[in-house]
Amino acid sequence: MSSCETCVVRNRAICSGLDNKEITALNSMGRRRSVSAGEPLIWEDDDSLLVANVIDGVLKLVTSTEDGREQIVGVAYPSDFIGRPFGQTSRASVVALTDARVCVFARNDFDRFAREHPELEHKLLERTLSELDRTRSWMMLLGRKTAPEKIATFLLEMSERLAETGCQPSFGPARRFSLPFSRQQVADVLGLTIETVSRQFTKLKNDGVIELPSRREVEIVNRGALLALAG
Amino acid sequence: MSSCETCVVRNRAICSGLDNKEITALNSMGRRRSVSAGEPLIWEDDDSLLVANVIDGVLKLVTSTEDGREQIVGVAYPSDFIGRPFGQTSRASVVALTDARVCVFARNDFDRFAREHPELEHKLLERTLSELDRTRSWMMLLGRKTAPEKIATFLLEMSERLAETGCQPSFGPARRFSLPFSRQQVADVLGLTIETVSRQFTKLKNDGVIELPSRREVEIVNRGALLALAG
DNA sequence: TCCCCACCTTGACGCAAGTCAAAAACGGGC
DNA sequence: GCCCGTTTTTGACTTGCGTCAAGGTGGGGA
Repeated sequence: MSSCETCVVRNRAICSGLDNKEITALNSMGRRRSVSAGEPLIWEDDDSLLVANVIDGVLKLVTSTEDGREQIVGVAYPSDFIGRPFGQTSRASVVALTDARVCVFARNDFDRFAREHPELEHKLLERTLSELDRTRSWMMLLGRKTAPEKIATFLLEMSERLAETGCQPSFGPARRFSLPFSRQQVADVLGLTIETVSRQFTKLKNDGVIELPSRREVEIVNRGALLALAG
Repeated sequence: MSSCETCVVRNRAICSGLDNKEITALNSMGRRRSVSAGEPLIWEDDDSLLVANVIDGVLKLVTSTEDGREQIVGVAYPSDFIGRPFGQTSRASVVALTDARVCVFARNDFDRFAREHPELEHKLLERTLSELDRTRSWMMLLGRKTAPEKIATFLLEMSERLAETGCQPSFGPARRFSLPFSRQQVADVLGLTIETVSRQFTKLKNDGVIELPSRREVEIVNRGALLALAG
């Protein structure tokens, strides 16, 4: 594992706030790992029992029914924490959407270290509370919003989330971005089918609300219209 | 505020693990409050900024759109923690479903106390992680399950959650229980309409899977069938 | 450069769940 | 025990989204 000192998420991930000695200790417990797009990091009901920080790339958290239906229940971006410390084994698989680099720890090691470092547990708590907030607003979307509302909300969220990681150091949401999702994956986030997603994208393009320069690229032409549609 | 020593959730809520001195300090910051069924404790985007422990009763966490659609995004039972410490104001209202008693704290006071007591923060972290797990499995339900699957899953979850609080000290899920939800509220939990909920209940009754002795009472006659339907 | 294959789009059609409307059943209060 | 308002159930009809089935299309590899 290369040194945390050069880590790009050192000051944003839960490791921020640890002093050099602590970072060294944590460093010695973990290791870096690369995951290619499409490759799983954790299987549903896995017993490999690991947790991780995302350094680079985007990963999906997904649950599936026996008959193959999938629902993406979370998306992890750089500096996000992955896995289920303390007790339970995670009920969701983690799969890389893009090529990604993560910093992984055995869950037991991490649990012990965390319990000895309240500052780290506090960071993890704040993160978990935020994730719970985000997840709850996604429940509203899944349970009560129509397909057009879902798509508009999704595009707005993407333009905000991807701006933080984006190349340009500009503030505010990105006007143009590259989706880390295929159409099927967008469907799995929104609780729709791929056909419905495709039709809604086409409709927004025809209405002049967005441009679709390529399969993965999106440009928001009329943000006001999207906001109105998102409800 | 009556003493924590007699509190029925003293050993289950996040206060468990605090010693007598700490409990006394926490005690002096909070106060007990009764909330009648239907009465709100926290408004959406509230600035009253409070957090609470549930002592008794059941409360719903709900978000709504401008045009009046509602989605219940969480349910709080005795010993559960309510509210959003550290920073953000909560995006959801909290409303009592049954008459309830809670132990409330000003958020600032609670935040300060929590940061000084890692054991309490740890308890809160474990609770928040569990709630996130539960919320994520509910996303799968909202996004990918059919109405019959949703109803079956809901009834099974109710029979487990309400068993813990139930009068009889029996173990395992309750065979018969009293729903803390109206039909409309069941619909708001499952992302359905009241009519669909009613029709599915009637169908399960006609199929001999459940009995409905009164509006709020449910008796599970054939748990196996429910498990199969839940998917 | 071109070919291939996975991914995406488009169209026709069906159905699960929503909507609208009215009747029925409950249960709290007198 | 009997009202009366509220909640629930039931029925008839509609519709948004899913399903099924053909085409397109773009980008990576030979």
